[in-house]
Amino acid sequence: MKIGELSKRTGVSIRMLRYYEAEGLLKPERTESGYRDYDTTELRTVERIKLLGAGGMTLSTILQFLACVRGEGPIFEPCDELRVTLRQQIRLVEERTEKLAQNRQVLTSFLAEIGEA
Amino acid sequence: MKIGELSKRTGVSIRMLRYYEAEGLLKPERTESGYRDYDTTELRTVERIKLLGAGGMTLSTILQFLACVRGEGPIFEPCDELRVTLRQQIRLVEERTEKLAQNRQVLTSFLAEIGEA
DNA sequence: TTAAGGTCTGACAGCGCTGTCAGAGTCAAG
DNA sequence: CTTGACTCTGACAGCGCTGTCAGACCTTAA
Repeated sequence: MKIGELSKRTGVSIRMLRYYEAEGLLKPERTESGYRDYDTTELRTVERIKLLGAGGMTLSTILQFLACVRGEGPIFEPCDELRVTLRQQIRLVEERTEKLAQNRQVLTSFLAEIGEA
Repeated sequence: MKIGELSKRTGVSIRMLRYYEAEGLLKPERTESGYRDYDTTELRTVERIKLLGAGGMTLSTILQFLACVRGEGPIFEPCDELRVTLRQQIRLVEERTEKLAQNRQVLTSFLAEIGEA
């Protein structure tokens, strides 16, 4: 399928689909005239990228275990690399959460200090 | 005092002090030769900016109620604007926290799915 | 054949800082 | 006076996307 269709089917903008490619996450075939021609399996790859992205992962992070993401199986192949990355990512998210908690603390202190009014 | 001293005293890099000025947060005097000359009260202003920044606020957000921040009093003058902004900022932080919680959820689900191993 | 709509590449912009580098003037101590 | 430390301005870079625009080609249906 062409990029427009993939975009509509996945909800990912054409711009981003091309960006995924630039980042090495997708490698669609090309028609004689140069149009990107996506295999239907890429549909799932894109969905997975979306999901991982929803987990706050960077495309370059996702790229690290792309092999797992591109797996043909119904679910990712067992992939230690993926497990490691997932745990790191969870740590990262937890750190950010902690920082936000601190931010909140600072802000509420301020608010209390000047009088809730 | 000159910028180097203010930087050492506050721990804010020279680069950032100049940036604060560019953003309208500081307006130091200038010596004849063009050197920035900070009043000692700016010391406190910078500290407050640091603190608000630690709350996750953007400099442009801080700028909105700069008058309160620059106040001479031992603590901010009563300032409705500030209260409003603080509440908005707290909301923003909470939203980000929620999003991170979702991120974490997505990631842990993935991890469980491929087997904790 | 023509026109509309899809696609291509490449590049600029913006978010909010933050470091760094260049080229030049200034200041203070020896 | 010389030298080293400090300051000045302006600009480029990077993070990680994401939109948009330009100029040009392709495709498809009327």
